[in-house]
Amino acid sequence: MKLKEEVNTLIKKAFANAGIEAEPITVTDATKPEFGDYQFNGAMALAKQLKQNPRQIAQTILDNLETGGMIQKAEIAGPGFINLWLNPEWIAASCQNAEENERLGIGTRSNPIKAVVDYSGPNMAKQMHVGHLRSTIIGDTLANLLEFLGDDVIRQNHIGDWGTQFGMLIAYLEEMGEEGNGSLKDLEQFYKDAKSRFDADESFANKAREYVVKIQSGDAHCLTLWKKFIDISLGHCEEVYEKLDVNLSRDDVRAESFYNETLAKVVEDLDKAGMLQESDGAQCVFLEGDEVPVIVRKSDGGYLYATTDLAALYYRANVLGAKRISYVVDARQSGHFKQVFRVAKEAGFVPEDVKLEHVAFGTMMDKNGKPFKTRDGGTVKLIDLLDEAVVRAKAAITSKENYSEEELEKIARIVGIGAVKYADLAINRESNYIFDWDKMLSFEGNTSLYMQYAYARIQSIFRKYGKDVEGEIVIGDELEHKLAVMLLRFEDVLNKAAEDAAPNQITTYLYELVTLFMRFYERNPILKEGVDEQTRISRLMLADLTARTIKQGLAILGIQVVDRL
RNA sequence: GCACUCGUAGCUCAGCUGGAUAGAGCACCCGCCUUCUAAGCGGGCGGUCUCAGGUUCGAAUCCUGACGGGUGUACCA
Repeated sequence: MKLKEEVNTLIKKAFANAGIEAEPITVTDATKPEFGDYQFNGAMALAKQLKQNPRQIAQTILDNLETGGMIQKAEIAGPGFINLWLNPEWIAASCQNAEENERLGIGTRSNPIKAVVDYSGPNMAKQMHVGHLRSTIIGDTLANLLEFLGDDVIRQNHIGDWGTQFGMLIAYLEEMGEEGNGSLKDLEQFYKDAKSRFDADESFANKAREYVVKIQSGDAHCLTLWKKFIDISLGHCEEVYEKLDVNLSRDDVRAESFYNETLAKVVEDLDKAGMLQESDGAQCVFLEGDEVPVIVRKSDGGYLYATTDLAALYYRANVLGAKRISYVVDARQSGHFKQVFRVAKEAGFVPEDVKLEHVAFGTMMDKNGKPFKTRDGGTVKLIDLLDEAVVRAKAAITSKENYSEEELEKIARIVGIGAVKYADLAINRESNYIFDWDKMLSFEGNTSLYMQYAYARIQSIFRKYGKDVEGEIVIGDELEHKLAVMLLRFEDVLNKAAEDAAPNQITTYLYELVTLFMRFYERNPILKEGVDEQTRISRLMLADLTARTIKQGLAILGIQVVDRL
């Protein structure tokens, strides 16, 4: 339910009834329990405009407020705040409705759009490393989120499969023959071996250069080798996606090479639009106010990634028909995207009404605040990091319960991978973040384990209860009131998170929800003796709604839950 | 040099479409298990929100400047 919107509607009506012309500012969540559930702070702002005392304006708004069963109490406080308390019966009915609804009462957009989310984007010449983690999971979350809200989401994995390095790699692959398949298991090593071969042997180097040209001109033999190489490399990525539980498949791949044929046209169209200038032999677009131009064709005739990105933008806006195109890419490329977006709009490659956004994120750091590396300074392979997460998770949970080996493996995987993802998603994506195993796999604070633990506890209650729950939700005390309102806020949070492309808004919400639930759980017994049936049923239903909200929230983050922990 | 970005408790971070006494977790101290999972809950300690101005009835939040960290800055992606 769009709770805030419903409250806002009442305020808007009050404005209309009172004959106040201004558009009211939106209500905000109450900052303190004693201020109710929502507060409206717009009276103060209007005071000057209307030349009236703010409290008087607040009173006028109150006099015209139709509470409609939704608001129980509205009070003026301080200089002119209006504090609003939701009616417990209305809350109960709304929760009841959510509980009986598959989607927890959350609607799908009335105006869904096509949304392209570009994320992950690994380089085929190398193994995926920790640097790819954030793009992959933030992008996946954004895609899941928009999809859940009803948009038509098109996932795009813009893999790097084109460029001079592939000449060297396929020449080496050819030389290795059958053996090559095996040595490709470690792409990092394969790349190094190929490179040293390239540096040591002039004839090999020449062949490598020749192969670059041959791939680009469509030579069948070289293309076969290249395809084989890409296929194996992509297989490595899929292994990572599988472990990470990310919704990316081969169908989502639109590689750099996919745009190869259209690059010349991009330059041509820019020329036609009169935006092209030659500078030092390169074809450039000079944007007003920018020091550096966007180079779309090198002096040697080659194209650059700005050209590919322009081609991709054209394809996404015009062929795919996207109205929102989100690039989940490292913050260091913000300058690049700012320029490319401008060029695309000015050249008319992308219609004015299409929203282009760079969903930028910071760098992953180690405990000392330095970029995250292995002990010898190399990059940390993503697959190794994920495997370690599972091993650590296993060690952390083994001591608690007697699981079967199979169960242990399954839970460790869900818990370990979930911890890695959650720790990343819980941070405001713009800032750099410190990677810390101990913190990540702790059960305390804002971690995935805390949510999963709460979920498991609720499942445990239902196992003990053993019957179907049917009845009515009744809001008993202040804690249940807070919990219920929090549950109803879920849709607002998802919508805001989608608008801002900010997964951490979801984690913050889940953490607050679970904290409230834990308090509720401590204080309001459910199955214990002395709880009357009506109260028990109501509390069970609130617990169930909480569990389902946790499950849904985590699912959007790409994290699973377990029934027992 | 120029541009972007960040600076909140000892540490890791929320809060930033301006609102009432700035919030969590960790760490440290004190309480709570014979009944729903104590991987939990309650309480305490801890802040001139980097600094200086400005706008405003009201600023951690907006603007300007300084200082400090990070990043980018024409033929790599």
